[in-house]
Amino acid sequence: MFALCDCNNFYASCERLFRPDLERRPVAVLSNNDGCVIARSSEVKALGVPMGAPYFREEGRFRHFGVEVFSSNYPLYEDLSRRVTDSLRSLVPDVEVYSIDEAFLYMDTLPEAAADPSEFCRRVRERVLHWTGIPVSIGLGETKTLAKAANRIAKKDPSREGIFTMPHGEEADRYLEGIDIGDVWGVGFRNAPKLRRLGVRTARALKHADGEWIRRRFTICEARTSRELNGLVCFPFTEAPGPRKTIRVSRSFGDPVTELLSLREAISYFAFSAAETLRGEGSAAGKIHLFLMTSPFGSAPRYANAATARFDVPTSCTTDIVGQALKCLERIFVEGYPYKKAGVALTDLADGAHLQGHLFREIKKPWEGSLMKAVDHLNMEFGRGTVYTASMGIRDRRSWVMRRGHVSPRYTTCWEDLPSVLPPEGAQLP
DNA sequence: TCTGGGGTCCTAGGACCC
DNA sequence: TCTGGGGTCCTAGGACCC
Repeated sequence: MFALCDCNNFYASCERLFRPDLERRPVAVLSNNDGCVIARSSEVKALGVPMGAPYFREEGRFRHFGVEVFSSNYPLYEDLSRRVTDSLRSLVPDVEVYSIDEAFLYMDTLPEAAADPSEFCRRVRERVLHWTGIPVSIGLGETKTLAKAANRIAKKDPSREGIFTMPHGEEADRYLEGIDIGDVWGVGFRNAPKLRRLGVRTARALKHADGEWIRRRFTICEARTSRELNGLVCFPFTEAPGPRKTIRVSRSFGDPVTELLSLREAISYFAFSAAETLRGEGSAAGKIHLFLMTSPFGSAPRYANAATARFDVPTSCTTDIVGQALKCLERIFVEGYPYKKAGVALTDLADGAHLQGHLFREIKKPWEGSLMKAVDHLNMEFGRGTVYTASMGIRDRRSWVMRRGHVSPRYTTCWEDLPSVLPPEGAQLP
């Protein structure tokens, strides 16, 4: 049995945690750059605001209904996500963190969980709420896909009180009948219309479709989803997913950037940040990929391009990575366009401890390791941005920063932002 | 005026080998 | 007019997820 534990309206719940006055009030959280709506409290969902809606189109409606709007505050969400995971691990040995707000729990290793999974999950849910203040819903099923489907029902049907177990075999059909094909985990907005045209309109229909036929008309992915709906595990529990294969840092700019100098600063910043993540994973990058683009919307002239460079020996050294990124930029930058977004991706990642050498060249920089350790240590100890490459520009003069008009304090990760609890006037402290 | 960011996996087609 | 058979590896593009 798999359980899928999913935090309710996660980012909105995080924002409410330190603002009890927002309980039962509409709360929306925006993507980076205050671009789109990416989290909605139930009140905002009830207004009919879709996931991913551009904020500028909803702004009027939000003002009218008094929706409390937040820019995304990832330090806060990541910290609370870790607390939720820790709470889960305190009760369940096998936890697979699937995303910032979801985790699969494997029920069969723990005898008390296997005996009555649904009752056990009730305890899990209570503990997470009690320890972190974040409400979660839990769906149970024989496969991850069925647990996902069960989770939907747990969320949608208030009478389930946040827990639903998908029954086995044919008994599941009456529930799967109520799930639109487009809402099945693994069926996206491209294949859903195609499946519908072929008469497969619900989760139940996909479950009973002929496997060979699905495989022919689609790919192995859709065939697996169909098998999973039949209770056959195709996506096994994987507690420790391997190291990442790509690391990507990209941002849209608050205002379009036209100057090469500003772009160099931004690219340096992205490359610096990617290199930091890379070392955190203990990996080294074999290639670097840089891309930039103008806005895909509106009538302004458009330009988009990308460049890739390969390192002779995989590296995790910031100066190597920033240097190559800037060389890539020289290759594709064209004067005169209003650039709206750019980014850096590190690929061909290898284990940093066991690097393949270069056949014809001896490349040894013994100081490199300790220099990067010092940089990471300083930035860890004294805060991000304590040391950085000069090419990133001076912090307060960067023109390419993103818009974040409604950001909440970093309540749990920054000393200056810690909430203070003041005693009432004249009260005696014990 | 204003439209996010970060991932994984699969497939088809091309290039190459003997 | 006629031109083999059996492989591997790489890449770009497309699909999906949150």
